[in-house]
Amino acid sequence: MVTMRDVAKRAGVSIATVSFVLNDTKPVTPATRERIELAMAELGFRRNMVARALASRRTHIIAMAYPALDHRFGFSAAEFLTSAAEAARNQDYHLVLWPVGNDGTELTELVGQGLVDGVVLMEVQLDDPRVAVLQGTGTPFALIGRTTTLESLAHVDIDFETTVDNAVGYLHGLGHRRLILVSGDLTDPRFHNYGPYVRSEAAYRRVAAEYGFETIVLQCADATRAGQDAAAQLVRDHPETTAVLVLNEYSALGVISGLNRLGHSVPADISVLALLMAPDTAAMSDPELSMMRTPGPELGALGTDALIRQLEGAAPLPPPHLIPAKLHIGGSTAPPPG
Amino acid sequence: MVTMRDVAKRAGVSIATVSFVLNDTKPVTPATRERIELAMAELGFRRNMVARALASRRTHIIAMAYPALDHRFGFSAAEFLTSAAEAARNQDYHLVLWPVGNDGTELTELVGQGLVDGVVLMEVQLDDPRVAVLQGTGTPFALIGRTTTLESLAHVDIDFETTVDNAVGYLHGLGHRRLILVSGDLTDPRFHNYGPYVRSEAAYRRVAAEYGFETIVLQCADATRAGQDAAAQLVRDHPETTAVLVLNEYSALGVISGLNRLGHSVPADISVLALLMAPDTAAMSDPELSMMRTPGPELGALGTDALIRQLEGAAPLPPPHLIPAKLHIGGSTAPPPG
DNA sequence: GTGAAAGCGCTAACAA
DNA sequence: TTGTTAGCGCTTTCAC
Repeated sequence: MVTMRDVAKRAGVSIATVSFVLNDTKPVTPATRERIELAMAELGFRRNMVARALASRRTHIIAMAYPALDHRFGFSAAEFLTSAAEAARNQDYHLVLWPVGNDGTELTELVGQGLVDGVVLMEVQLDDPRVAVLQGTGTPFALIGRTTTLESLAHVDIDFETTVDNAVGYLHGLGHRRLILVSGDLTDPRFHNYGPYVRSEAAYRRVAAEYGFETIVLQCADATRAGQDAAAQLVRDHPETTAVLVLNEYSALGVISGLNRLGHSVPADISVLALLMAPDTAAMSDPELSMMRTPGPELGALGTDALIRQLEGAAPLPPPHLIPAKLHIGGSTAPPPG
Repeated sequence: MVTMRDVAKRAGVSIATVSFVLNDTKPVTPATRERIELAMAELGFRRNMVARALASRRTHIIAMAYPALDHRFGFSAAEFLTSAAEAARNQDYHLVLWPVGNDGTELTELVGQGLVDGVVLMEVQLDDPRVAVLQGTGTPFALIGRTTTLESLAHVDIDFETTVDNAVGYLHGLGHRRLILVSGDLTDPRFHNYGPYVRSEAAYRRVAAEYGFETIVLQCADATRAGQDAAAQLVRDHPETTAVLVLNEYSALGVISGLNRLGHSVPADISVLALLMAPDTAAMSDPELSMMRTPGPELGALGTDALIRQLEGAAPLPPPHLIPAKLHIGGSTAPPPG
């Protein structure tokens, strides 16, 4: 293994000077800098991150803690991860997906071991216990999502208000007046107080009231089968509906196939609009779903930036911290029949 | 921060003794061990993994290097990851998903920094450049998948021969005689020499010949849209087909919806069997797909074990290293019409 | 069975 | 601008 000592010797300088050019922490004459860089290149030097971490007390590793047991890691999550990793890499950090349980104990363990400088938390619940864990241990973290009391917590999230506004506005513009929201299942303990469910449902109730629509909300687990059941219920109990907003990705697939199966043609008879969805998921349905596209790439990058700013003692991330999902018109929406 | 020194002082022993009980590397009197453990508990000691890594030259971190740019990280990959992480945790290792490009340069960087003890490689190509990188740097690694020359490389993989055997056998048992394989798209440079495509297609040709079936193979990208196109082509060019085997997960969804759209009822008119699939994906189609279930959980755990055995200098993983996908009968297969 | 002490490779005062 | 040096918290010989 080539160490800084080897580089220093070859360049005829002290090990400290090598450290200075490596970290750019002190001014160094262009000439010596060049000699050092040459020596590093010739020797194929790669700085040992473990030693650096021990000495500087910064590992430059960020963990994206994903509650893999309770939340399925699908395409949306993959988008968050990829963009977050890229944002981290651009700032000399490693971002890794660290599979942890949701109970917070594994998280405690992880941060206690000093392996990570900070944590990006996904799938946050309004009263998420993991937040308390991280605060308790003094670990820097950023949220993708929000707790109820978000004062002073670094966070980014979807702008549910604007998203729902635009979604309903779009359907209204097409001529729809009888809508229904297929929301998430808040009775499921894993999603108890899950932010996106609570916030988008609240937003929908507000917006529907503003438009003077009757407010109908079904709860539905995030599964294709559950979506099919919701479709059946919808057809049975609310046959006058002309457009459906679906919150969960996989429910949305089920709503489409459920409607198809019941002989309701989408979008001719009824429109379906996904409220939060990744393009890969939308492409799986037939017809391809119209969607409010989850701003995963933006949020992953912003969340990471917010955390790194903390780590570096920089100014907090400037607004906006809330990013709306943008409308992508697919094949599942059209004007109402008649 | 509570260090071993603190624990040692409180227990009235030397720091070395603390290390011995922590790592179980030397015999220690039950009495002193107990004193030490008590002290650790009282102080809330957590050993600093970074210091341990520097001193022992082992980070106890395993990277699952996933080529996120070229291969989409879907439900199957998530299964591998989750089971691998669990297997690692059971043996005092951390397994993390480390997003890297596929060109091998990022991988070189990663292992050069000494942050990981070893690498689990997924989505291996028959002539994968990353293998050379890891061999060049002397990094221990295990493959989930196989290169062409797998001598001496630690690996686990799907048993494509058995999988295809059983898949075709099942369809044959239902009475099907006119099959078609919708394979992957080997002309796509990202999947050039991608093991699963090559091996399952070869297996299929062998098995079809054994049954005396005409061998028809379509190539199809791993996307729902492409699967729909394949369905159209199939209906047009091979209308006598009564059963379709589909290799790619997302193609399979498209084949189903494509057939539905063309007025061919699945499974009444034609059966569809997914050759490699995760349950979550199968549940997304209507009808729910019959599948050969990818042994993701088994392979993730086995691959991790194989690597850890190397790291610990233990005996290599005993066979079997090839695990077949198991048949799960869903709603997309039935006897042929007539 | 336990302790003393020399590192692991690097960072960051402090000196020069 | 550059060098000296004391750690970072732990592992691991080598004595006792």
